Amino acid sequence: MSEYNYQEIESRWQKKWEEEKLYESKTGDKREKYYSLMEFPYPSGDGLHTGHVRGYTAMDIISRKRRMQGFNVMFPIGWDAFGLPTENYALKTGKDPRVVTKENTDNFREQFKSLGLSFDWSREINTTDPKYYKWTQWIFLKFLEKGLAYKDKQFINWCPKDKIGLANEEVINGKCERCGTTVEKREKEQWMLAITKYADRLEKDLEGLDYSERIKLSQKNWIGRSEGAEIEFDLTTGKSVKIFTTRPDTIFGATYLVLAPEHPLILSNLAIKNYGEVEDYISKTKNKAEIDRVSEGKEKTGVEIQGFEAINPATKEKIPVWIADYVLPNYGTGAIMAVPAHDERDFEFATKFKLPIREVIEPVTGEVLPDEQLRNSIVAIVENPKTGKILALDWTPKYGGILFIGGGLEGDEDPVEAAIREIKEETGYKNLKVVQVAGKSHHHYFAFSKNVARNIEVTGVHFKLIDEEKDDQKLEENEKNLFTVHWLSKDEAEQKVVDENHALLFQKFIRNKPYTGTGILTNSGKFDGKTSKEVYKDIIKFAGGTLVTKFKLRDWVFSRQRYWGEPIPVILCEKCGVVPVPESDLPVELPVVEKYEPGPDGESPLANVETWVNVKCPKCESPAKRETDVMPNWAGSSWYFLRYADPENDKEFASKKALKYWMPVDWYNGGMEHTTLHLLYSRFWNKFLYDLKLVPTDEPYKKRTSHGLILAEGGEKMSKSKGNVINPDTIVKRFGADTLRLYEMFMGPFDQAIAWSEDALVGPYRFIERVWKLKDKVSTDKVRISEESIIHLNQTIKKVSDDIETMNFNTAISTLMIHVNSVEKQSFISSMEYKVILKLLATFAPHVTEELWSSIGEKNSIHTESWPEFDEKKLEGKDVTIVVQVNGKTRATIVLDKSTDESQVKTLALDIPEVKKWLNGATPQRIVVVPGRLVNIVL
RNA sequence: GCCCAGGUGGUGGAAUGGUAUACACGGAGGACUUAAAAUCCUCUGGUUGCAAAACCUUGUGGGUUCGAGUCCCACCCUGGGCACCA
Repeated sequence: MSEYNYQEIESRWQKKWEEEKLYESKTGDKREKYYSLMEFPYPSGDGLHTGHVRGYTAMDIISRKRRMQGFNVMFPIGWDAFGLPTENYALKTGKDPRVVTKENTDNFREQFKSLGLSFDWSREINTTDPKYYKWTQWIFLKFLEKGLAYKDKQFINWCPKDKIGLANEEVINGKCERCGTTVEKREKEQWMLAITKYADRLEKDLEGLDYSERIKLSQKNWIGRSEGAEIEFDLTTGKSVKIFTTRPDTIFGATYLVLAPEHPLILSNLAIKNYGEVEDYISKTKNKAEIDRVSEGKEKTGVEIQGFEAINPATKEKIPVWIADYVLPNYGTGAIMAVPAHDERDFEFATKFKLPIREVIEPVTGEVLPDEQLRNSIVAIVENPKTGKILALDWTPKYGGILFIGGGLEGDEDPVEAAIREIKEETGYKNLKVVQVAGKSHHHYFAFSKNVARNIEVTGVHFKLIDEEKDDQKLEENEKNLFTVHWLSKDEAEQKVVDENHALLFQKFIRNKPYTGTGILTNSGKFDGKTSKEVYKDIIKFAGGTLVTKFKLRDWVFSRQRYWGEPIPVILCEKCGVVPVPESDLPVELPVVEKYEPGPDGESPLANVETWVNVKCPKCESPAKRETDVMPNWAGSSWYFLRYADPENDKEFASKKALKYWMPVDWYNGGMEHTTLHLLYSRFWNKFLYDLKLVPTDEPYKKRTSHGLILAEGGEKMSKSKGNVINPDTIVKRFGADTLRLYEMFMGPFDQAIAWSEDALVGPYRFIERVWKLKDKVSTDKVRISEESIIHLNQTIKKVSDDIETMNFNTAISTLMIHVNSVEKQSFISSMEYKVILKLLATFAPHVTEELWSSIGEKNSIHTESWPEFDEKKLEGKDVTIVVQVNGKTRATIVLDKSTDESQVKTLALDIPEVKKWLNGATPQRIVVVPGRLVNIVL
């Protein structure tokens, strides 16, 4: 038979498929629809790299399988072509971004086609095409109409190099995501989109979606819901400040208030006596770049406001008011009540500025048990100042763990006395100095030694040894030999001590950390003795506050002072203000310009195009100016999945009928890096359009998966600057697209990052060649297939089918390899079986399987054939291999009929010579039989 | 600091609580060849042993279980995300 000439085969079939429009989808077709989607690429000048291939191949496999399963599959592709790299390239070379984009997309298209991806090219879209961005602008006008797009002067992240405002999402560790320059703060009028209005739904609706837990979690964290209360604190000036807290139960411990430096109350407030000092601090904060705030190691700074105080609504006490930059202006209300006893940041601040710390929560550990006995007891943590070590008792042999010194109070004994007594009795040390006595804490536990449930009230005492002088232990008879005395280093003590309550006291005394958990209230008036949970709502009411929900998510900065983006379709008129461009005038096309440099004050290059900027106001006809800001490059991708349904429509962004047929996307795959940005933005746009009854589903994507990164050979990220980028073209040339596809799916788990390996490519190549050669063994005669082969084939079909669904492509391929390995050993193979192998492989390696399919005389494309079915009844043979273990170690295996009953299995197992040898005449204590699997003989 | 994912041969990696190391790469030996490449066959976790065989082994230490890579607890390391969010 001929040689496997992949180059000739691949280009021939690619041409044929295109001519026959094999992969085009029809809107409204009677078959069930399936919409599979992979994130469309940014067509950079570097072309496709091997990382792209992974995700596209995966969705191609899913799409091909669905087609074979009889679905009307839409697997579209397009270009997310607005963005900085192209603009920066234009800036450097003076080339028109349109021309650059055309070149790049042409290149990408050729590369995609050479990979044999089954895209429906008739639906190709491009976000930079005016016919496309007309609708991006149209949707923006809808946001404007509904009040969700607004202009706001505010501090934005400003990249001084790119001269561009950045969204929070584009700032990485205080640096510009694109160029790495340290980001500054700058006040600027910006267009905003009110995504926060949808925060609640964006979080709650994740519930019903088939997204991986990892994706859901990062979306949830990004949205950052937190339930709490807003409480008004009156000021001695007669005004008041609203604060946000998640811990209203600690309000009696609020010993001061902190406002963000940007808080409106501060602005030219005449009641502030030290205004100069305050103003100084504010301007320092403003000039601090984000990165400095972080790199300063969170060292707390702040200024106390002189001239007025606040009144704690719970205690009615006057408390000081501070400003400090550890309170953020744009979260909650920009003001907090500080409870230093129960919040780490407040504690740090209060310690530094010597502010009062009042404990109002007593820790509770363990779980409340029935029939508890109440006892008072102490825990003593003894530190040797000479060695820095901590005294501990090892109770491991009897009660399994290490504890500090502890014990019950006798009668109405004083806790400190009791602690000293316990230390003397248990260790003999006698010269002790009390450092600190902790408030009460509560511990519920079951005392196995006494067989009772206990609720103990613990008083912790922190001691330092004055000297190491000691007497003998004074233990009662029944206490002897139960424990040993040790001096542990602080780190050892922290790791080894088993009791939660002891651990908390360690944190308090030794690590100097406040208790931030919930518990039982104290120093809290009528709420004393109740739990945090019980009082939560009542205490809010008592303090005159209200329950609220806050989110970390901020509104989306939607302006870019750039050229290569969708112009924001509004006109600014001195008389009428912001006037939307009339729908009939859309799209507002980007004018052709000579220069792409932004203006000196960071305006968009569009500001320089006078003929374009100066227009008449659509409302009053007086001279007006166009908005020169453009949209961020997240705009076009926020709705592109809708356009695929009806890409040529010039009356609507997509017809209702087409949307109703295709939406939602059944399976959406993309990069993990897009889970917090693009995924959230596009869900937001879809929900907004759903509320306007313009799209049929509340959520755009039914299922979302993410692929892992492909790293360079050394395990580093591929990047142009490191020169370690692998271009798929060279691989396609050397091994063929089928090998590349197979290799990328085989290399490792799909959702994990994995390093590229040139050497490993030959494996999949050899495999394809073996399948190629296998054709010579195909017999057209009626071949009798052994029962065993039938079972193996059925197992293979099931495993490959299942693994594709779970994206375990690597094991799907190894299953196919195993099957081919076994079939190869036969002297011939039935054409039925060969066809099944080809069909299973067709999703991974579409060209070679198509070639082999036609060479065995099939007329239709393999890709329109039906997916192989397996027979549920033929997944197992009638014999099973039983593992025989002695004491859990495998000593033999026996092959038995599946129907062999348990007692017979036992007898047969005991009869194996190998087993007899290990039994050595002894009688088994127990024999565990797992039907169909194993026998474990326990001696 | 917090959250998430992961740690298995020389390498990439398999393994519903039930024969750990499937599949592939690499390596060794052999066949074919004048030779090489390609291909095919055999072997390939470690230690001890002439062998038969035995013992050890899934980051570390404990635990649950007849049985743990898998479950529980603590710790160490790597990668990713967030970073004063009250």
